[in-house]
Amino acid sequence: MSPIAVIDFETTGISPGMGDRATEVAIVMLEGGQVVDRYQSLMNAGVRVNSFITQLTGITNEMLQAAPPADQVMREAARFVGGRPMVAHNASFDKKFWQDELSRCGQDASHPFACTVLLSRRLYPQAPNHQLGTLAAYHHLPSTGRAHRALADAETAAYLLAQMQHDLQARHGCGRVDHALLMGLQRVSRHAVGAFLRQRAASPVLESGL
DNA sequence: TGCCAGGCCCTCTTTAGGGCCTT
Repeated sequence: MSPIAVIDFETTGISPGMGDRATEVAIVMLEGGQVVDRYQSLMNAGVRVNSFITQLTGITNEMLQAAPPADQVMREAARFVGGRPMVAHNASFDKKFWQDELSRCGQDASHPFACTVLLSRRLYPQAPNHQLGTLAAYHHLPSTGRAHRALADAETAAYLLAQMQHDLQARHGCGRVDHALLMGLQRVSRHAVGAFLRQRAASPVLESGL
């Protein structure tokens, strides 16, 4: 199965449109249910983090001052991802920062994003909630380190995605759980999930996205 | 002057409102 790039950003806030910038990025490659490669770096975008962000993430202004420039890090990140499809937990958030940071250094950011929050809402409606930490505990995912650091959260999201791929195959009979299937699943309404999965299980040709 | 994300989803809905999820 083709690799999928699972990404997580730490940032100064929630909106690049309001001037927020990325402070750390991590990307893990998931292939065949296994993490096969990793990229992680703090980045110096010339901005400061407030005490709330430092308390949440453990990332300090001293750490950012010593970090490589943001444009250098983002070029490396883009090279690492290449043309692979991407996944993030609450992808609308990470996609905004991916596009904003890459546009600042003239890089293409047209990668398709699948979202583990949308997928979790469809596959695990019985979960207490769909926060990353809650889902990690709910599925007994491997411990990855401090939450709210980019690499730990990206690895947790990757393990969550691997769990989803496993469940789609084992419980729903989907043969090949590729990125195209994930994009299709997250687009259907909650009420249409069962019909969508039955159709995919019965039509393996469609699963390749062809 | 005051306010300031935004896409998704549910419901006491659809000419709307509010919660979730990310930092």
